[in-house]
Amino acid sequence: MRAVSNPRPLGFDAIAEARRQWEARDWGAPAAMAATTSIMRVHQIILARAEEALRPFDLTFARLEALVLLAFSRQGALPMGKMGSRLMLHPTSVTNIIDRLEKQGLVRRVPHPTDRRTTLAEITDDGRRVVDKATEAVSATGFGLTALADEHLDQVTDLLRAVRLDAGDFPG
Amino acid sequence: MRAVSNPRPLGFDAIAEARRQWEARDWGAPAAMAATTSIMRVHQIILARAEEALRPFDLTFARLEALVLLAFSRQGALPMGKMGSRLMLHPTSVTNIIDRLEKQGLVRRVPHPTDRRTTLAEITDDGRRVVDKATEAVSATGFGLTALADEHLDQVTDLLRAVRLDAGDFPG
DNA sequence: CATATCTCAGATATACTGATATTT
DNA sequence: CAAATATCAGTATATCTGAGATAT
Repeated sequence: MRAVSNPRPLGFDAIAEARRQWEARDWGAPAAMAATTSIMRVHQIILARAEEALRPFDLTFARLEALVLLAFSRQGALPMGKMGSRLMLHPTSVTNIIDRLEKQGLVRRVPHPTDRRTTLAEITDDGRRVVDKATEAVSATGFGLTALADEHLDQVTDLLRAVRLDAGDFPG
Repeated sequence: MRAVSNPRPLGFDAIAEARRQWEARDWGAPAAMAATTSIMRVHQIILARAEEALRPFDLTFARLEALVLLAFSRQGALPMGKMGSRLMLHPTSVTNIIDRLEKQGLVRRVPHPTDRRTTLAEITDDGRRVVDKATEAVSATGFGLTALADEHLDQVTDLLRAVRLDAGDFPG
């Protein structure tokens, strides 16, 4: 999914206004609704900034995430299924993303040494060069979050960790 | 599987781990990276929960948002362009969403009374019935955010308001 | 003529379902 | 045979670009 840019400010806080109407109709969970809408919108803002910074590299955010995961792995290679579970991607999406990265020469498919069902995706030297420059470009934008000091960014991360924990992302 | 020299806990906080590696590589803005990844993941969790609750209504979250916006409007109708700026949607996405809602009989297109360039999308009686039941169904899931008390949900909303403000969503 | 509003055609990105071949 | 892994075909949603028709 791509994000859209906002040509003009709205003139008021649409989320605060929606919350007022939501409460007036007694639709339930207004605080969760407001938080949800805020997360949706900030997600859109971050993606728009990041994808803009990534355009010169012909990378999407999803493909960069896959590349970063491989760069962080000990061997520079991971089973595609494992990439899917780490990145919360559907198996067919992993196939698709690796297809694309392989065509770009940033990744190559390698047979698993012992399990012949499994295919490893391995980052290439070119991939390592690109991931360095691309992450630098995205970091330079501050992920669209420069309005928040590190202390506040950490508060966001800490608060949302409880949601991820509850969803079963990892055992506490 | 090979014998592992560096056993990792089966489940661990992948975001905390990514942050450690990000810092080790000096890639910059680690707090923003961690917050970004957290927001991306929670966005995914919320969407999955909501769309599951909406499946019986044959609605996506995007279509429900459009329907809610119309239900909240004073006349039950809005120019499509205005819907796009409120919902941060591309004009062609608005066309697409209204097409679908119109086929479902939840919305109808009506000409603008004075500006003949403009088309209004108007919620139907059926649309009002559906939006009530669908929002109830989504509210009942707590938007996947039941791990957070209202106080913490409001903290998230407040923190993210600064990001939206900075992105020009509304004048402070 | 310049601008605004909506629509359409074509392309891309991602996800999902269901089916399949191979291997364990 | 049952389960796991990756892939493929087809479909759906949402986005973008670029173009065009109509109206202000």
